[in-house]
Amino acid sequence: MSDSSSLRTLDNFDLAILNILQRDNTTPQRVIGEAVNLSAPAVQRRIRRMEEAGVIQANVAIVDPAQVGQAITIFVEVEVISETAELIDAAKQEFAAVPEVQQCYYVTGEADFVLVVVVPTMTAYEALTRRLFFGNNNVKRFRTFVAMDRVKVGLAVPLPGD
Amino acid sequence: MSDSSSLRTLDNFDLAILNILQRDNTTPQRVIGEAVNLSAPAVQRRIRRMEEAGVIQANVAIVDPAQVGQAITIFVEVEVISETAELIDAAKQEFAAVPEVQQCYYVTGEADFVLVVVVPTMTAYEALTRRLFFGNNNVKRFRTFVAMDRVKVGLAVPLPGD
DNA sequence: CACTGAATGCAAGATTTTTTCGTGCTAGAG
DNA sequence: CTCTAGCACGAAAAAATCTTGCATTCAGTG
Repeated sequence: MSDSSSLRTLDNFDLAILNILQRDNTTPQRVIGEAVNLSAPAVQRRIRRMEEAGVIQANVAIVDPAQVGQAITIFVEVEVISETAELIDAAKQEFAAVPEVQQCYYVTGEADFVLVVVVPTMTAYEALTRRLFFGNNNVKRFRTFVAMDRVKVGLAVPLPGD
Repeated sequence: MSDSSSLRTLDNFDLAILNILQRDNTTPQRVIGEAVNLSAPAVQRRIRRMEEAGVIQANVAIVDPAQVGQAITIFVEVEVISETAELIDAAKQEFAAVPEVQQCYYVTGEADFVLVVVVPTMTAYEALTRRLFFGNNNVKRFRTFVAMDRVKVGLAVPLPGD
């Protein structure tokens, strides 16, 4: 899947382009070119290369959950009982496969997983916990944090020049 | 900026379009049209309406942090001392303004804020904690979870039809 | 000093996005 | 019941963007 052939180091042009695209990827290449002092085709080629190299992982529209009836965002810290490689991998796959699980990280510290869950109602969340946590006998404990305000949401990576 | 005039309810066409766009917003309108049985201009108009209504909040490229030297993702639970409206708002603004803070949620439960932080090194994180937490005398306590694996990352909202 | 590989800009060609225009449907008024 | 206004649609044209081909430049190498 991930192509390692074109692993060239990113220069300042690439970083400047990324910085624009991770804020608005509908920006025309011509405009990007003017901003970074390159021609549109040069910008194009760099973008395509970064996509192939996996530097750009996806191009997506960000949807407001509240406006599509998925109003509740919840954080969950999950602690497992046994941390063997097999069980951890199984948990990863299980969590990742659930659409309501928007993000899933395997972490160190007082928990093993942190999940970001998006659901329409608390009832739906309760059902999800039954399925995902109570139904998994390797889950020792989980703690829930309900988001009252999505203060800042995004996946933008801090890049040199902020 | 945000126009509240066109707050029409989303129909199944809109949801289908969103479902495509939140996975790949480079999909041509013509292709989307074929998928949902609509002409390209009809798709176009619906997209624009949803952008104006804020249903589509942004169009962005997702960048792999590791490939731009920002290899470490960290979760932080922050607990504050005083929870007055003013202090909470101040904290929101402060956290949101920091580029390294990729996401920030104000939550209920055993913590008040949950942050997702992206930094190049643990040293940088340590410096950030000094500035953001130790330097803020309304912060009672914070707990750090370092991500070992970004199992699932995204902002896709579960929509009818998954 | 010549050669190779990589990246560039320009210009042409292909594709997509956007606008224009005419039609059909539906709801409300006369 | 008929008429009209409002809306969304599709088809086609127009505008803009993306993509490709090609010649040139530059750095590194034999």
